[in-house]
Amino acid sequence: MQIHNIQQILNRGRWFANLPGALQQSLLKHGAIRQFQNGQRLFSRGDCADGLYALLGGTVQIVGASKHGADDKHVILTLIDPPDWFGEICLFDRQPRTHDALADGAATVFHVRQTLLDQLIAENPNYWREFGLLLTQKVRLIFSAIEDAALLPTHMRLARRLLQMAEGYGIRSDSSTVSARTLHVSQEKLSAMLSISRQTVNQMLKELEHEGLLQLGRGNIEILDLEGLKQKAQVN
Amino acid sequence: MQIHNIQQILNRGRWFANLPGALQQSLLKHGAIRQFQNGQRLFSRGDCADGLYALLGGTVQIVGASKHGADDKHVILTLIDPPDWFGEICLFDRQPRTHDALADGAATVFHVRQTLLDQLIAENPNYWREFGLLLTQKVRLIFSAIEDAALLPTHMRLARRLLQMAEGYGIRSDSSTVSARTLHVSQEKLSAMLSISRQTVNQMLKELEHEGLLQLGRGNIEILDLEGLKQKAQVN
DNA sequence: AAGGGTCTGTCAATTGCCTGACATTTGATG
DNA sequence: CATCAAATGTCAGGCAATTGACAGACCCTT
Repeated sequence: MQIHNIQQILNRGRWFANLPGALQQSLLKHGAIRQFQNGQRLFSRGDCADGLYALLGGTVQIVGASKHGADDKHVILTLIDPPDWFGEICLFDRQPRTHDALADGAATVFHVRQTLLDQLIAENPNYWREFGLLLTQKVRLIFSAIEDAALLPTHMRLARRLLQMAEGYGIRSDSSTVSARTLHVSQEKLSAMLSISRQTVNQMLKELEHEGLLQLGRGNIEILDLEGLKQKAQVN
Repeated sequence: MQIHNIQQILNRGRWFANLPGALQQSLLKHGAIRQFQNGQRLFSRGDCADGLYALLGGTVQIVGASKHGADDKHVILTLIDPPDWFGEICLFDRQPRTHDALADGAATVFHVRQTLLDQLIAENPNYWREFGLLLTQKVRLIFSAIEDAALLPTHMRLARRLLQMAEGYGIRSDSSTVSARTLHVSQEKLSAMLSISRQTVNQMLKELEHEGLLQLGRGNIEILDLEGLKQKAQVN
């Protein structure tokens, strides 16, 4: 893949697009492209910090597994879509990674090593702030998810999550338009994201389908009526 | 209150204690003490960023209210105890505050204004990182709470929360010792923190009391058997 | 074309937690 | 001291969501 292609992809992300030009160029220059197979780990909970990642193609899931008792229980915190960046917490505190990152299907990743980031920041400490912005973007999303989980009925949480995914979690620079009308996610993954059983998710999706808001497929969900869905989610 | 008293309190916090001396001094010098009555707001969701806060005495609750429909529903994200700092998200992105901060009883607060922070950081941009560390500390706590909420049965979540509160959420510099054996929190607040009904919390606390782990009081909970509680929480 | 794995669709049975309702206790306040 | 508000303690009824189980649909591989 060409550098200017990478740049094009990354510039669709709000964070990267608003970075100082010099930092953009440095990241582009020092990053490396890496390919991952389905299910392959980019990193695991407890790993040492090894830098920042950006997704160029495919999907990556950020997973929190159960620590106590080796159940198959797990939460999917988010599915990462291009051109999102992730893995930034450890950049600041150099503590171990909090979650597993798994390729969900084939994934193309842009990786900037920790040592290179350290160099960049040493040259211009103001870059700390830019990486902080990446953090706060995530934190605000998380807070919103926490409140939803605590206060809203599950069917509304589902509707909201679908909307968020369609809108790329608000990380796109062209935030006005909805980028994806069909989401590539299995009902099982949705259930793991919302901490709801798969059966319940299925039932609620079916309801939304009967109302003509969605078109369910195998491993994908097409949004037919965005406004109707927003109403369900009580957004706007 | 004397400056050196303030310093003494703040130094019990891990974050402040590990700050560069110059930054410590600047914060101490430029901060102002403010008193708040029970229920008074330090700031509200949507407010403009007005700087950083540290709690010197009393308790502050960080509350997320329901945006949709003016129910009395709300989540308490955390209760802040001295000498914790809070309000740092907006420092980076200058976006509105995500939550309400209310004094829970009388509270003494140390407040550093945004403009002063801006000046400090302009002089030494490396300070960005220090404030980033404050952020990551919180983010890691939040992640842990999210996973607990998704994966663990409620009685275990309760036990964990009690432990965390007893240990000051790990923010103390003397992290080895448990600082408070008796927690000043009503069952109602606990329920709002865990998103569990008050009745359920009461029932579970009673169980723990019968097992001799706790001593329930009015508006407070005394921990009698810390190790037993840890076992319940499956910590260690 | 056959087979196996994965995802979807639907049951029925069970339960954990919530709602609502009420009595009781405690501390604060005039 | 009398009163009131706030917090705790307890119960029964109800329901939303889970669990478990299975059938069918679809896709990939051989």
